[in-house]
Amino acid sequence: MESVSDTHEVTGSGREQAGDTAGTAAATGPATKHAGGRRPGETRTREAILSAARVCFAERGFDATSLRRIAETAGVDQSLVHHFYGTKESLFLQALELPGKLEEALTAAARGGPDGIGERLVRAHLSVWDDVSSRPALMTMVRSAAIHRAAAARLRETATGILAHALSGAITGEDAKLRTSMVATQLIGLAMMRYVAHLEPLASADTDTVARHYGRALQAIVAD
Amino acid sequence: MESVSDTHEVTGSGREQAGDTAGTAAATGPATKHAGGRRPGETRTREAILSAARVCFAERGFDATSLRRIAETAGVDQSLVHHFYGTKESLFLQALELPGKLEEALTAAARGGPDGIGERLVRAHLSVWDDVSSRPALMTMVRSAAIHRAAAARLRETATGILAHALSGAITGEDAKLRTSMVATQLIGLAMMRYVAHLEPLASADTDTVARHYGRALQAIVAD
DNA sequence: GTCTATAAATCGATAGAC
DNA sequence: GTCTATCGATTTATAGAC
Repeated sequence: MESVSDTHEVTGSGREQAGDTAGTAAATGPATKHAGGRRPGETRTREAILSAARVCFAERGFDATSLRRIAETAGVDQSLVHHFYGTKESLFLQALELPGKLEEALTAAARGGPDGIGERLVRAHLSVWDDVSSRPALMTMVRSAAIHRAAAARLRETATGILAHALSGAITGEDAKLRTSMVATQLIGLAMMRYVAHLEPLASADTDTVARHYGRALQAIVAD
Repeated sequence: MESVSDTHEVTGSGREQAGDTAGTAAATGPATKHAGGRRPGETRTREAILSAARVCFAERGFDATSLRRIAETAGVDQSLVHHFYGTKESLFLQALELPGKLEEALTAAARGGPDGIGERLVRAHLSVWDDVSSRPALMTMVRSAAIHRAAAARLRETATGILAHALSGAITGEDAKLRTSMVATQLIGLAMMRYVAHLEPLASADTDTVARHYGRALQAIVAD
């Protein structure tokens, strides 16, 4: 209870991926004949649970999200959550898996020379966060990183891994690693305050304005 | 369970403030005579509980902290927590109360003209976080802000209130409020990654190095 | 003020029928 | 694969003795 629920911002993403399976528990009727290959129902239900888990964890964090709630969101029975994913911890770890979009976007933004790289990085980061298909996993990671060990570790890996790779050409020098971690700090801090804490007027400012101003801050560290 | 426990960083603060009361539940023996004024035991126990609550909430967040654990840390009975503070939520809200040091430090740092104000702000912020007497409340706020409504609201109030006041003279122009919220974002993001997520090498870098580099990023936004 | 005892609800996880 | 039923543990909160 008393969680930071953002009613509209993750709307649909889970249910949409779940498809029809979300509505009825038994989506696979006896009418479906099949000869070998994918067995009916299995994949849909499994994915529906994972999508629902991402949405629930993103909204309320690890502790406040019950498996019963995830099952209800997915439209399946609670025991199926255990059947497919074992423990709550195991399900959470899979819910933390990030779509590749973040790495793609940041790597692409890092190309193109040092001029304006700060603004490009901010713009790329915001575009991934504004994508409803990738937001739940990102939100889950950032929200839970403050409390949950595995989420914090995943956040560190993401920050150092993705950004170190993307900025390997742009940031050089003896303190390259330190400055890279500072760039990661700025991007994660931005997402935290804009999308999680909803700090105004930052949260409501349009993408261009944020990228222009905040990009100058990143630029100051990249081109030190 | 599975919380991000930082075994050494909040050590003592709670118990030290609790004093002798922490060791024995009944610190007030019948030996203490008194005529009017403060009744024995009451204040000590009350403060011991609040200090213990700050430490526990800072370590594990709201959900994962049980009232039993707080009582145990304070060395008192669990029912006393309810007796003094009512609900868990009420105790949490009081644990979120920040010491005035943050506002003092940031306001002082904002004085002295625009030159080097970014570095001074970072240095002031880090000095308050490195102070063991003020860290538990700050940690509680930042850690819980990701999940807990009231903590997020408190974080917003702190960010806009303290920084808007401190930077009222330094940041001018039409988008002053937006840039002020961006400075707040940078400082909170820095604390989050350095003290909560322990992102390396940022977490282990010495204060001067962080202030010098990261200060340039704040400077880019203050002096836009 | 302090303690014991317990109510009432919710949680993760399991067993077993179909 | 899916469901019902439930165990055992833990939680917040309260009631009442001293």
